Amino acid sequence: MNNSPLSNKNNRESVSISDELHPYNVDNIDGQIQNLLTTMSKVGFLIDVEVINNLEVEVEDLLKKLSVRIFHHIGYDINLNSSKQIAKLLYEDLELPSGKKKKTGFSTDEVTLKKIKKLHPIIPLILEYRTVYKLKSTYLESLRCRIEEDGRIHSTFLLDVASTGRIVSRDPNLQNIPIRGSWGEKIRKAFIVPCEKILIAIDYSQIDLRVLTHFSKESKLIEAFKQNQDIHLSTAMEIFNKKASDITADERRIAKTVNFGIIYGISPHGLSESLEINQKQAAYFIKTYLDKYPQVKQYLDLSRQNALKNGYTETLGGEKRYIPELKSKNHFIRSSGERMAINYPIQGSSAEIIKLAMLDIDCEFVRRKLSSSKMILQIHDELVFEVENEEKDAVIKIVKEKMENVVKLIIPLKVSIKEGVNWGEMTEILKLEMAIK
DNA sequence: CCTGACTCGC
DNA sequence: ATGCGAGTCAGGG
Repeated sequence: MNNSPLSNKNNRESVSISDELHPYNVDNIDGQIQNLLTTMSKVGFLIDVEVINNLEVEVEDLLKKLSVRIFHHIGYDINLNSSKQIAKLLYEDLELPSGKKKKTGFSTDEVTLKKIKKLHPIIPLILEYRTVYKLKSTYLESLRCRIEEDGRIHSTFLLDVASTGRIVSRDPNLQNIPIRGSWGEKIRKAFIVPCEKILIAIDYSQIDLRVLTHFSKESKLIEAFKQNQDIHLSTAMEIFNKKASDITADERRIAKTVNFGIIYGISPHGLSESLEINQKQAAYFIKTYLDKYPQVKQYLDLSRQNALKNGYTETLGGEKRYIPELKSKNHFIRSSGERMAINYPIQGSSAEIIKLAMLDIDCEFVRRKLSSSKMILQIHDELVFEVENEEKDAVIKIVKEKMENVVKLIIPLKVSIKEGVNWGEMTEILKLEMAIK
């Protein structure tokens, strides 16, 4: 019986160390995972090119209509892909109120334009044009050109690119395929599996907040996760001092943003921007949060202090990131360093956990000879598999077990599981019709 | 060829 | 002036 949270007896050679600070062994994770990433790249993701082609026609048509309507409104043509020309149109020719200034002129980004959306009918049209053009250029044309002779897209997965230890996908990037809105579903329907196979996607539920809970030992968060509560709702109940049934959708949304903000080391200004509220209110939300979760406050303070003292922060597995910015005399650079000091242990530990789970799963697939099922994609807190129908139950059981038990935190890790015949129509598997362990 | 602006993901 | 990434385009060199 191996007491170590990382009880891999197969081909992980490293010795498990288990102490308070480094509760699991992470010796050379990246070296061990390299082969797996190369295999994932070679396997690739099967694409239904017809779905892409049909969408391209639809999108082409829509872009044409949108540009005609915009040009008809203003009486002349411009390049709608040029933010410089959009700025001239909106802020000079139409004399609309301009927001924040960038290096090269006034901003025309989505947040800015949404604020003046009602002042002129072309603004929603411009926003829609941008969305659809992005889809066409990045996710239709470009992706179609990258389909290889086997009908698949083969992304490259890299370590040693992200400073937090995350895996990076590029050429093409399959970690940022749209998921929200109707376009997200439409594009993801093009990502398919061969007949007799099924797509399985498993993602960690709230892994960053669970890691924060582990580090901070915050009793309220421990309780919430042990009881498997809706964590944003639970935060909303604390911040607004209300019972669950009285929390509105808007209050939950605010709590969700605060939760993310804590992990990113957000300031009242940053929170006010993203919630579109004033800074005083934003500061109040942050203060209330930290009052209600005092161990989180203590952890964050200690995180910054130790980072300054040592010059680095570290993950659960002891991976260090040096942060020289903390000693900068420039306030902006120093604040940025403080945010890195907060964020790195959380994001970096999450990255380690899923990389360890990937290794465990890979080992178990080999051991169980599940040779027709393949891990094809990792998206930070999610793994995607192309699975033989007959192997489905076994795969789900293994992946869930490995992901949830790869390390022992002071609270459980939890995954949610989805299946589908394509990536756009995935349904959650709630009932696990599986044999007893 | 590079940088800035923008938008996509976690 | 909230963390970590990638890709596309315009515009300038």
